[in-house]
Amino acid sequence: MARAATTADAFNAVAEPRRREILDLLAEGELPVNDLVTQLGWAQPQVSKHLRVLRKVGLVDQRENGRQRMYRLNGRALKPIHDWIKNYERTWNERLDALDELAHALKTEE
Amino acid sequence: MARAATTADAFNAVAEPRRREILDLLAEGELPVNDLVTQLGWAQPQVSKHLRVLRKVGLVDQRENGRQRMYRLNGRALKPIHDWIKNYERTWNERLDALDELAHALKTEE
DNA sequence: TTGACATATTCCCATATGGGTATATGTTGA
DNA sequence: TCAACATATACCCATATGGGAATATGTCAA
Repeated sequence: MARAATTADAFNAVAEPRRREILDLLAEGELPVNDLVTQLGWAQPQVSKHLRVLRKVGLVDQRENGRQRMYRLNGRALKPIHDWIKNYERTWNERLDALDELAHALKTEE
Repeated sequence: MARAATTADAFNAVAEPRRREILDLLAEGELPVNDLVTQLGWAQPQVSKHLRVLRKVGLVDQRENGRQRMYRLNGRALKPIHDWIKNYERTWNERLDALDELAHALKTEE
């Protein structure tokens, strides 16, 4: 087996920095592909391809508007990532780190 | 160019579900490789290889203990992910969603 | 010193990636 | 109907993946 598909889930889709850039732009509002192309300064096919991945994992929604395709962020698809990482928040909180270490010390003492 | 290396950053390292499993186990405390192998039920080389990736992006720290290598979580390396995703929290918060839509409606009205 | 133990590394392979470039599809206005 | 426009898809390629299996490296205990 090879690496999981980028379209496997939000985790994989978002691992690509360029796709995060797209999401960051869309976070400010709906945009047609061409605006993304302009603002990002990439080749149009690249943008379309990344959008396709984002679409497949439900991170963006598409709406037709004449010859334009309007893309909109669907941040809800990011929730699984947030939910997972939330449990680690305390890890980089120095105060709680100290507590953890104390707990660890007490635990290994027995 | 191909896909970014899994060792490129925490985003890529954590995109692999199995590596998240490892981190979840280590979140409860330091463990030697063999305990991970047992608890996960995978082949030992696979565990070692995933640990190597996690080490390279700084998600785990290693300590030698006789013939054992003790692995410990370094959650701080997850902070960049948390920081990025935090800005999207409001997206799945229904109440704020409504506010966003209102703002959007007002904006497009002009 | 030797053998068992703990872990890491190497090799092989099928697979999908993301960029580049060219082209297809679909839409609009004249 | 046709040309310009907006977007998507197809093709080619170098690359690294993750699993499986075999093996190397390092450490301890007798």
